[in-house]
Amino acid sequence: MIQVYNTLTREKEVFNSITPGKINMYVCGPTVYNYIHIGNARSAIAFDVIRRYFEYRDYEVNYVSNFTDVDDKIINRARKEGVDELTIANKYANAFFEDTLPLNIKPATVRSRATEVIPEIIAFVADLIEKGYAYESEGDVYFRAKKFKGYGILAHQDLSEMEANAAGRLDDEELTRKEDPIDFAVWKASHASDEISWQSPWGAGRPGWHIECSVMAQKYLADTIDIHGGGIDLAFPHHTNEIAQSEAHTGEKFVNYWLHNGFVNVNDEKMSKSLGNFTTVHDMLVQYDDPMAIRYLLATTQYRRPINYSSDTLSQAHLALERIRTGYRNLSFRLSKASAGHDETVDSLVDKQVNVFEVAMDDDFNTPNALAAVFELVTIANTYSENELVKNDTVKYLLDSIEKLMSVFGIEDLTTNQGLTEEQSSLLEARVAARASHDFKTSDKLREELNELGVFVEDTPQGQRWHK
RNA sequence: GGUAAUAUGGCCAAGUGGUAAGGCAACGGUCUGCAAAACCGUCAUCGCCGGUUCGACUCCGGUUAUUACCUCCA
Repeated sequence: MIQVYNTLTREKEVFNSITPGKINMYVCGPTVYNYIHIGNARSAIAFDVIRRYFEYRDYEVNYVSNFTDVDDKIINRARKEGVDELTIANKYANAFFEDTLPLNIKPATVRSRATEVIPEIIAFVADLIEKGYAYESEGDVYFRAKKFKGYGILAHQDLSEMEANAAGRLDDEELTRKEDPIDFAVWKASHASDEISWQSPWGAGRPGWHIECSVMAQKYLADTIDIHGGGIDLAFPHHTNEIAQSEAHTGEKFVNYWLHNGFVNVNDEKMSKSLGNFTTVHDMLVQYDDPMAIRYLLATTQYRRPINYSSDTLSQAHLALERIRTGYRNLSFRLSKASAGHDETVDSLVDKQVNVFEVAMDDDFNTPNALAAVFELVTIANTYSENELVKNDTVKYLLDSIEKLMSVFGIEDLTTNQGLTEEQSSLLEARVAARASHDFKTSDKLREELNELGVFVEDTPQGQRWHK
């Protein structure tokens, strides 16, 4: 039984998918006007872990996400660089894939762009007008927020408050086009001839920000989907508006479970351009040579909690991950000479921790507790590694279990012991020979040489062990 | 102002009515030719003040601090 915290009800609820064994989830993707920042990565990783856990639990997950490839930020950036909007969008959409690859984020089942669903968006908007939920005004089309019963409940915002806030913020021109300050645009008229636009029944224009997600969720998933995710800041207005549009359009409940991830702070401050701590994944990957440590930090914090990103938290993540890798590697070393059979006592200790892991993850993806179970497995592995005699099946069972659980966090390839150069191999062999003849002076010297070549040697009762 | 969230050891971070998981760091020990790795051990009374209770970090009230959202934002 999996429980998830639903932002809509502000409670943990038992998760039941609409179709048994299958999950339809939609996660808001980035606006492709720049390299993704660490916050985008956190969101992508948080939902990647959630997806992976559902898959671990044998669900078939249909994971849809978007690229917002048309909006003001892209238009502005294109202007600034003197290129067209799609050049910008393409560049950063490609960068998204390049940056998420080393972080081992699974590709979405469907990754759609706003500009790929323009006809559907126009039809959706037309339907909203027909149903009386939206109106055209000087080429813009606005959604009548108040007409939708329950508007704002996702973010638990008070309607009159929102209205007052909105009225104070909007410029007069925009206010005159709207019937009500809290109405939001589902279609925006184009105001410049060199601006990207599509023909519509309301003239040349482009989609409003929120509409693409409503359209894609319906097109690629269903009228009612199981899970919708995104950063907590999207609860209002983005998701609030999606609910209004989608439910006005279909007459059905849009989403059963709303999941929102917490923010990433950088050096204990909110990340923002003005503070100069805007951290892109692109830069991080250049500066830091262990991308899995970045993933570890982002994946092992519970998804709703804030994360502080700093060189300190990152190096702690790296060290913690090293402990797991070392334990895994050390036990792997015993595999080749393990004897047949298995040790039931150890096997059952493993089973127990796997169960702890699952219980933790079942509880709204409590990754810190799940991780504690992995560390217990590592201790079991280390202790078992020290036995004079180890059994093949148990060694494998331990290794497989650690690997399987870590892959839920998206951390794979725990050993990086591949590819020795000829030089390295012969030095290793020479060292074995030196030790056999108790020539420690030579063996220590060889150890140092190997060290400088990036091969680290350790001596064990079972012989020389090395890693890179 | 409105709506929420958070405050646990040197750091990160679980727990949430019966005397505090896990990781990092530190210290002591074991093992080792040395080293490394590992293992064992040591290291907190949970922001503050009240209340409820046989018993509270855990519930209630108050208080302080920090943070987020309130139509750019993961």
